[in-house]
Amino acid sequence: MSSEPAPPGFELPLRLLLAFRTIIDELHERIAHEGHPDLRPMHGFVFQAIGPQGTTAVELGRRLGVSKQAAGKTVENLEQLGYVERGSDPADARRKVVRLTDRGVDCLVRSARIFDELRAEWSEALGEEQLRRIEDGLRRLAPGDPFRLDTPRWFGAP
Amino acid sequence: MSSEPAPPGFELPLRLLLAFRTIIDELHERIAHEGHPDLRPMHGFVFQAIGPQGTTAVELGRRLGVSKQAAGKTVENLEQLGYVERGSDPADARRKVVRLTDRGVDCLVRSARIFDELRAEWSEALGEEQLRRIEDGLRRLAPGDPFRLDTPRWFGAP
DNA sequence: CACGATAGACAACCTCATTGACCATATAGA
DNA sequence: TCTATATGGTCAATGAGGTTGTCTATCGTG
Repeated sequence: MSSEPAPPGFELPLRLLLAFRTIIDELHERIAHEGHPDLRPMHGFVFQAIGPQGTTAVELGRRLGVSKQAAGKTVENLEQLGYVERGSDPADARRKVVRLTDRGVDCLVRSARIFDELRAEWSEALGEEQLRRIEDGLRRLAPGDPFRLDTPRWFGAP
Repeated sequence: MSSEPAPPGFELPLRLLLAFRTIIDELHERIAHEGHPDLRPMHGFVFQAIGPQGTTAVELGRRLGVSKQAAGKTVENLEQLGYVERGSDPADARRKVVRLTDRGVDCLVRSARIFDELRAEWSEALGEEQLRRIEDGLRRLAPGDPFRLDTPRWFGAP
């Protein structure tokens, strides 16, 4: 039993969101200084969802939890920015495989490294044990595949 | 020192977001069953930002981190849904004070209670001590006023 | 070979934010 | 007191990003 009164329940979700944003904003800022200034927060997740092997717009939409059209538009944007390229699949003429370009891979590698650096900084600030407790707790309370990217829709949907 | 290898750095932000969504979705579902089915996730935060005393559109926009026009539109929507009402300020003819209606207050009270219930459930699942450690950690790592609601903009902005 | 399922593209629309311009009012300074 | 500036609110235009609906091309199976 703790002697202090429990904080109001609404603080926890706000802190969760704020912590998420803090990490993402920091990532965004650092990667902008490493040659990717036109990258947007969600793009990193899209790169992770595309993966090194490439995928298709439909499959990408499924992974991200959005429609295939929305995924297609995102791919189009990333193609214009030079992060992905589209090729045809010789085994299936319908599929157009989306692959990361060298620039896209560079970005993926850098973002993975920066995420690790950020985690290391948090570990230093909190202690590794404490940070693991947080991660374990979140894993228990919010299990499942965290790779759904439909947050914008979820946030604004009717 | 932990013997297990540290998880990849990108897991933590994803878990933070997923946990946030888990709480908000659950709140949304419960409050829909208590007579507020047309409420949207962000509205609860808007009510918190309006507060029992009322505020203005400009001030609301500042608190939420969005433009005054966006805040005004949100107020307009909530007014149509019957959650807020706009009155004039006798001391300043420019201001139009936004206040929660009875229905809005009901919603605010219920959402506060449900947030507390959800926190209690998490406390039971994790142990109060553990939950407090998470809250303390998040407070230290993501300090400041958590009441910025510009996530949609942040998520999609150029 | 025909039929259903799948991949992709195009169009129309919605929601929610933005910026810019404009008017009304309050406040401070000459 | 009168004027200049700041502030609150509204309207209009725009843009990003998502959705549904429809259409065509291709694959796989009975």
